[in-house]
Amino acid sequence: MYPSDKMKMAAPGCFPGRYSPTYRGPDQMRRCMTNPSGDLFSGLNDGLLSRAEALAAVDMQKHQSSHAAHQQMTQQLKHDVMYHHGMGAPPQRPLQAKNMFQMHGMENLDLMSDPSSSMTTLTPMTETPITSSHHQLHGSYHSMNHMMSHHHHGGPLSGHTPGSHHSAMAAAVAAASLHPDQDTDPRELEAFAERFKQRRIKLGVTQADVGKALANLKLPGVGALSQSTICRFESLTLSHNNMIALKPILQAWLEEAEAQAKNKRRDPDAPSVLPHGEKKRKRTSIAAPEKRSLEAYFAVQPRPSGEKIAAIAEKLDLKKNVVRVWFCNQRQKQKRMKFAAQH
DNA sequence: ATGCATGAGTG
DNA sequence: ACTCATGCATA
Repeated sequence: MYPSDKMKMAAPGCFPGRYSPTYRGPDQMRRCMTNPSGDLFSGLNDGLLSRAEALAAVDMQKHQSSHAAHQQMTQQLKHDVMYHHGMGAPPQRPLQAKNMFQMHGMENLDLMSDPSSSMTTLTPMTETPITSSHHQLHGSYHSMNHMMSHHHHGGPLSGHTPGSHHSAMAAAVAAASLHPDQDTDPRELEAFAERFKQRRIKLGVTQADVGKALANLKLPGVGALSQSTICRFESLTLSHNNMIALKPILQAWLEEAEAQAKNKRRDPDAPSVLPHGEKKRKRTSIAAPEKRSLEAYFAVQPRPSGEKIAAIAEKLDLKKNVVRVWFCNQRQKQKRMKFAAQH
């Protein structure tokens, strides 16, 4: 069972029954139905591959994702040794839905005790213009608004909040998870994401700012997030579960930020010690032709066996690991809200 | 905004 | 080995 499965089913007080059946994914199902004889893929020889590739390549120009595969192969990939790289910042991944309320200690880069400072020391605003209309939020949002409206200064991004406040916010976050229907509804998520983005921009805060500011909220188990994740939340390019898990947190931040925005204040101080350079990771780039081939393969078999991956890798002259990861990422991509939830 | 990558957790 | 949540690097 995967972590998220636990959350879906057990949801120990966190997100009771908020798992939408529609999202009950293809692969979870797939995993149940084994493919004894094997494989529509073991016979994937060069000829077949080429044909599939050609066909899929053509087909691909019409519509992106194809759901050609329904079965899973016997897994036989060997463990590949991934290359590592020295990173400057400590890895943070505390927001897995399952342990959101279980973790405690958090590292937090406190370079955002003041809004003004943060704005001058961090990434400049590079947001695209807001487009759509306002959406209305109900329920948990209002109740939380009430709970948190009595707040103080420190700037939208500040984390200097008294303990009593924290519990209030924690309660708010918890309360927000009390309305599964509403929080699980893709439409509600979409509406919130849109509203979140608009109000964030109105506050003059970048996606990166929000990510770092989250650590300052000091909610149990909630650390900082990257610009990437905030961006993905706003654009609904996260899994349904991920969206649901992040919503209450971002909602809490938004309320806090807006509350503090009201009691305007000024504060000049602001150190910003940005990290020093370690060896930077180099990003592999798969050329267009190879990418097209991969997509073609994927259309035929989204879950190729280790051997198939090796074969594909060799044919395309790519590292096996690169191919494997590509397929993993492609599968994840299929599950993103935008494509998974049809609305 | 998004592509390729890592690591934790699971089986 | 896989899924899932996330992130660095980059287009």
